[in-house]
Amino acid sequence: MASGHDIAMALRTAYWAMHRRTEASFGERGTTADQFVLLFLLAGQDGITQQQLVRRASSDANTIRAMLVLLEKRGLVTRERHPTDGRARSVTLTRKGRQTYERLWSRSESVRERLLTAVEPPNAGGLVELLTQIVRACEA
Amino acid sequence: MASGHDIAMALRTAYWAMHRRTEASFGERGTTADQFVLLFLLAGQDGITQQQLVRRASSDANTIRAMLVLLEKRGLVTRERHPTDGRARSVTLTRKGRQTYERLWSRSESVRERLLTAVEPPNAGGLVELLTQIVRACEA
DNA sequence: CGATGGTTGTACGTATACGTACAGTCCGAT
DNA sequence: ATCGGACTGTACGTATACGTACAACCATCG
Repeated sequence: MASGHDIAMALRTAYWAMHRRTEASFGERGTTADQFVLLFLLAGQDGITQQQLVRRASSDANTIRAMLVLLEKRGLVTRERHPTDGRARSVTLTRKGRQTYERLWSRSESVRERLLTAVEPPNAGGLVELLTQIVRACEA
Repeated sequence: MASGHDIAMALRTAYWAMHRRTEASFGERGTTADQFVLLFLLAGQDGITQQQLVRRASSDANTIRAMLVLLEKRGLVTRERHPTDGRARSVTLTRKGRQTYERLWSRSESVRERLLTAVEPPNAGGLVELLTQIVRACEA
């Protein structure tokens, strides 16, 4: 019978296995799997604030800032003052950033396929649901 | 319908939610959730080599070494030359290390309960199985 | 033997996660 | 009108993940 500890260790192992496989799929060293998550979020909505990225990436304001600074240095994103809220910054993908995102999305397609076939597509919905329940339970 | 990308994001979010909740459960700042994994493995088997810890913690030799150095500085583990293999090091929990481990295990009990009840116990085995499949698929 | 290749651990650098402290800005209450 | 609290982002420090390079040691083969 699986215990809470078994779930914890399995979750940890699976996350890092996926993370390593994702970075390996990129082939190039420039962009990390975590940066890719930001590029994905930015590709879905331009002009988003750093705070929104923090929430959507389930990360931390300091971490997000540090990552954006690095991405900005490489010319993949711009961080401009927010038009109405003087405190906030509005983050946007540059053309180069979007190209990088699209290349990495394409290269990591095999990882998403691995994930899906590993769980057998009919189970995918159930797995996502269970993981979501875990998030709710941990944040409550 | 859940896609490979949905699985990836759910897995990432769930892992970090659990990680944060675990550190929060410890209450004290001294020991991290990742160090706790090492203490758990050492509590199960004394005199283990660093390489074995690398495999069982699904981590990296450099990371494990750095963590053990910190734990050794705090007097929680000892790292002695392996009796038969001159290359290896034999890592053992000190009495203080075992006490720390037991205290943290007790404090994190609520996290394991959260995980178990979040997925409803009958689903726990299936979840662990799916996560294990993901590991296999990513490492293949 | 001696050479070779694999294993264990070390050293150093970069990126991420996150805690604490702080400056600038916004907004509601008095 | 301005005061005070809340919010956004910044600065700095520590721990972890991991890549590359390297030293020490072991095992095997010729």
